[in-house]
Amino acid sequence: MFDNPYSTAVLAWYETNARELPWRRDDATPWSILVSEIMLQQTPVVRVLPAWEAWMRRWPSPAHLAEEPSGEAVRMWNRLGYPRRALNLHAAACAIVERHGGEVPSSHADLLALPGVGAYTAAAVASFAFGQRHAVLDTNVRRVLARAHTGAEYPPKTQTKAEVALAESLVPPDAAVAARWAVAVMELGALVCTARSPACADCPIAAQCAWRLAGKPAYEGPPRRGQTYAGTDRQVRGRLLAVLRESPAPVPKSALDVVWQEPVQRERALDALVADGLVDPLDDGTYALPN
DNA sequence: TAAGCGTGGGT
DNA sequence: TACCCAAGCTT
Repeated sequence: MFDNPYSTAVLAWYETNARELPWRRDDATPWSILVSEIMLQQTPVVRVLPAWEAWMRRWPSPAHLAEEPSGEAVRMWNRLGYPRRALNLHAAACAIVERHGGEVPSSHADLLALPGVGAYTAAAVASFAFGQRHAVLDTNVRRVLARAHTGAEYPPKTQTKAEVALAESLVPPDAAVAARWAVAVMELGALVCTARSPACADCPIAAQCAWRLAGKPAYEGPPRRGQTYAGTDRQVRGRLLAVLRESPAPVPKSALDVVWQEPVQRERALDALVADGLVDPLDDGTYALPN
């Protein structure tokens, strides 16, 4: 039987506290919402906002993007990070044109089949763009449910079946309400139930929060992260791709060699970029963004 | 399943 | 200063 002890309070809170984001406006299209979701994967809202505006101005529909070289998407991506997302978005646009007549599909299964669209993004687009009933489980929701329902400060490192089952059990029966719940609980996690210093005083469900009621016990478990960036292949890849983004024409190898001293790591990073389709090695020995 | 994949701002 | 974290996906 459906029982969500938080939904009424969270929905009411959202009514007066939701941010006005452009992809939430009434004139947002499924395409503009899909673009926002891809951009927001591991990237903060404040950095996505200007990139999304520029992207939507240039490519207001999948067909507009699909007729351009994929390298233009990578260039336009600029410094948002994880540039394979730009490649995925271009490939998704092509697939939407070829398989769906240029219209972003509405079914979860069709969305999931698009490049760069996983379980979260498919559910988010189906919910936000098409008003469907899905469990939308992102990092914000996982944290809210861990605290409010499970009593832990942080969710497990990797998503568990128990989390999915819990999230599904909380989805309101009515589709329109479910879609509202999805965006509302995400927003609560983004604005109030934050990772670092949650604003429990402003939380509409503080009275029912298992973690707070337990006295906010500290997180117990393995170290949550540790990924350093300096000196990694990721940093080298970033520098190599930055050279290509900023050059309107193909560049000689020498222009890439200057970004990293150590040749073994540099070549490994470049080879990986080529393998990923982010860099195109031309016949004359120069390098460019892909076509 | 866990590791790899960018970048920049906050603490 | 060094982390930590941000609407994940892929292999």
